[in-house]
Amino acid sequence: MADDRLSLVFSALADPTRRDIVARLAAGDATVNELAEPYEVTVQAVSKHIKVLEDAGLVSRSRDAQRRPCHLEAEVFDLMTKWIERYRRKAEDRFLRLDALLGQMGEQPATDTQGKEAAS
Amino acid sequence: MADDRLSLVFSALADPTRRDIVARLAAGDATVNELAEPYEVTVQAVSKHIKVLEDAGLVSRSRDAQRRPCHLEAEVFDLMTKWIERYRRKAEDRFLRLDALLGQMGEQPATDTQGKEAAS
DNA sequence: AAGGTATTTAACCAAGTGGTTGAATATGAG
DNA sequence: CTCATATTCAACCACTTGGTTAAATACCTT
Repeated sequence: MADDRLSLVFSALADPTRRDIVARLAAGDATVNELAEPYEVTVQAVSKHIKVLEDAGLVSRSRDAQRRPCHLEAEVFDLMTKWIERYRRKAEDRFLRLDALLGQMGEQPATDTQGKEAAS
Repeated sequence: MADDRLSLVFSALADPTRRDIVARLAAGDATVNELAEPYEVTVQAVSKHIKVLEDAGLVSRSRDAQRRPCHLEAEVFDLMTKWIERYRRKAEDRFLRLDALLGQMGEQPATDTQGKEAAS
């Protein structure tokens, strides 16, 4: 239902096992078997996890004999960071403007404009 | 299955409708009905989406008569950014070291070390 | 008290997910 | 060719998810 890139990336990272795999790949490339070793689940399950990461563009793979080494694609992180920063900045700007507004109002009567800003 | 905070946050943002809601809340607080208006789904469905965002700590709510205004909690973004930056930095450092290594090797015979760096 | 608006809860359904086991494929080693 | 290793595919299962409709709750207005 959500097959756009950002959805795939967030969805992929919503699973702690997959985040752990990403964390380990950040330290260096690894094969499916190597990645599967620390977990109690079957290697097939880990293979599926890797496929999810691959579909999201977080991981790429090469061929080394029977092995399929996994490599972390760092650029995809930029996609997330960009999205996150965009709205965080908006929210913070709004917060700062509100803050300034409250500062202004401190020097005035301040009547019916309460209740909404009290939340922050 | 994944009830830690980061999983909840990533999972919440994996849905495009919920990301859209976050985007709109970044511009200002809004009620459930206001948020539901642009979509074709029922207001109950949107109410569920908001609950997911709330459980993830991305949204907080207050009370205004019958209304329950939603407010974007920007701090949670830091949690994500921290996680992302941590592993992106690791991956980039590793990439830079590889780059330096390849630079060194450029002054030497350079035999079987090709094919891996071509991807970047 | 009665009615209207805003929101949530409950029960249900189709589709998706993470796991399993068992069989298939791909490649290197004898 | 045969065997072992590495990985994937297929079928299945329990559970979750995003949606629905119908009913309940919360609060204001008259």
